[in-house]
Amino acid sequence: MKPERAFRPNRASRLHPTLSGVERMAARDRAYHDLRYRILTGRLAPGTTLLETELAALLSLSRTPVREAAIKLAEEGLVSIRARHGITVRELTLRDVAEILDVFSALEIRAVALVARRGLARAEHDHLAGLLDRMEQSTEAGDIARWSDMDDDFHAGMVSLCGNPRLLRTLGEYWGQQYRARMLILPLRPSPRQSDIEHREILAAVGAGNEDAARRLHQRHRARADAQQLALLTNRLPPGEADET
Amino acid sequence: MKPERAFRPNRASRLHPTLSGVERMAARDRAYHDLRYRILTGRLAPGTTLLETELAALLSLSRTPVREAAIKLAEEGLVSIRARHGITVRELTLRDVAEILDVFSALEIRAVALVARRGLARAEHDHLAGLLDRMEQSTEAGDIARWSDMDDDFHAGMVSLCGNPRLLRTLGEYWGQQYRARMLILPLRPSPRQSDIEHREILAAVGAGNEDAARRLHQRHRARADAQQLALLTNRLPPGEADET
DNA sequence: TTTGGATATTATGTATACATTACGCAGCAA
DNA sequence: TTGCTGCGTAATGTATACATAATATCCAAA
Repeated sequence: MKPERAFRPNRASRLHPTLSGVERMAARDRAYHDLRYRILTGRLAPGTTLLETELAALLSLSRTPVREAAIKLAEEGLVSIRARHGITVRELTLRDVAEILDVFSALEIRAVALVARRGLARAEHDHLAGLLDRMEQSTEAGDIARWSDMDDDFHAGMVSLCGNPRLLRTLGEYWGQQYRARMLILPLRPSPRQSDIEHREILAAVGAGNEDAARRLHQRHRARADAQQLALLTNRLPPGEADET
Repeated sequence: MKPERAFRPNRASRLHPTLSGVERMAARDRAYHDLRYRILTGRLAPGTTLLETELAALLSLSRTPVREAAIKLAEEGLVSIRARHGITVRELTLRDVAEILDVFSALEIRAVALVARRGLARAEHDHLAGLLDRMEQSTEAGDIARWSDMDDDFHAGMVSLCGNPRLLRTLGEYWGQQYRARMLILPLRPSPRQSDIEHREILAAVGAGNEDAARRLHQRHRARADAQQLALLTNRLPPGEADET
């Protein structure tokens, strides 16, 4: 696939790169981003099953690029390919979300620690601090949707400074996997005052170059936020079976 | 690709699944495992560039499955695909290894913490303890190659119990990426007494179900071992340029 | 001799053709 | 009615054909 930037600057382009720039794109990439976008936004509902041929017709392409896109989506866990049964949009189970958050948080904590080690430039710090200002305003105003968007930008903006492209790439993959769950609980979320406080603490530790504090604070933040998210999802998602290892 | 097990029980099958069982495999998977094996073991040297057509001829397949395999290898970072210039086996730079180890260790630490939370069955504990016994014997005997193999088995065996298939999958990907560097320093390694000690401590903490201790101990272990590995690789690998973010 | 431009070559990206194989259904028997 | 066997169908996996686009070379001119 194209050597695309791992974690793009704003949420819209993380969701669908083509929506920002109207550059010419290879068919395979178009297929990939198109399908991913439709899945993440629910335009292709979980459980939907399509054959390669049907997908190709849907996107006005031949099977080859569609197939390659489907393989990539399957590797990312967004669809499952069952030979001769078509390509099915995966439904997230509670267990899936727990698994995803486990990986995602481990990576994000490491990324934040790296940023702390590396240190923040003035402009970087100001940008992040500005986001926090606006998030606190949104909290006051009770605008949870706006807050959530900026929360996403804050996390993405922070980790994007870690200087490890591979880490960013993998993080981006898991971001896609948890996106639908995140959207699902958006209207259910209580006031994010506690998150606002923790974000300030994290930014302070990172800004001070205190790697160990940043790691501990972010770990606490994620543990709390992830537990809350899972709690909100309980009984709103199928549980998912335990696997036998 | 096939729904293969993320982190296989022994090193040989992690390196090349087909070497163990002689099951019939799809052409795409054959191509993938074949190429990956050749790259990891150096049979395809870094810098080697081949065209899709040449790879297809090499493996007696058509371009389609070879191409899909190459795309997957590129996503894993083992090769780079430059349009019209062929598929090049990537050379690891010091920077690459540092990036890889950063991600790998973050994931492994999380996995070990999960195992501690979950607890060890008697048989699992005994298996891992048995490995440590034999590793210590190898240390005494100065058989570093044998020690290294079992070290790998110990780490893989430990994380395979974490109960998170996604984590294992991603871990396996990064394992492949760092494999060549690991082999490179094998003959240079000093006596791994310190690792032996730390392994015992980690296993004890995990066995006791002490998640926090396990996390801390494993973090310390990886930090030390990774730093040592990087030190041994300095001046033996090209540095790699800093990226501008 | 060097530079610029045009053309030819060729590798990839995409489309399509073909072969294989697994699944479901029908029909028969218990 | 239920279960088993065999065959037909159709979706995938693989091969190949074709179009596109980029590079390199060659020739000419300065």
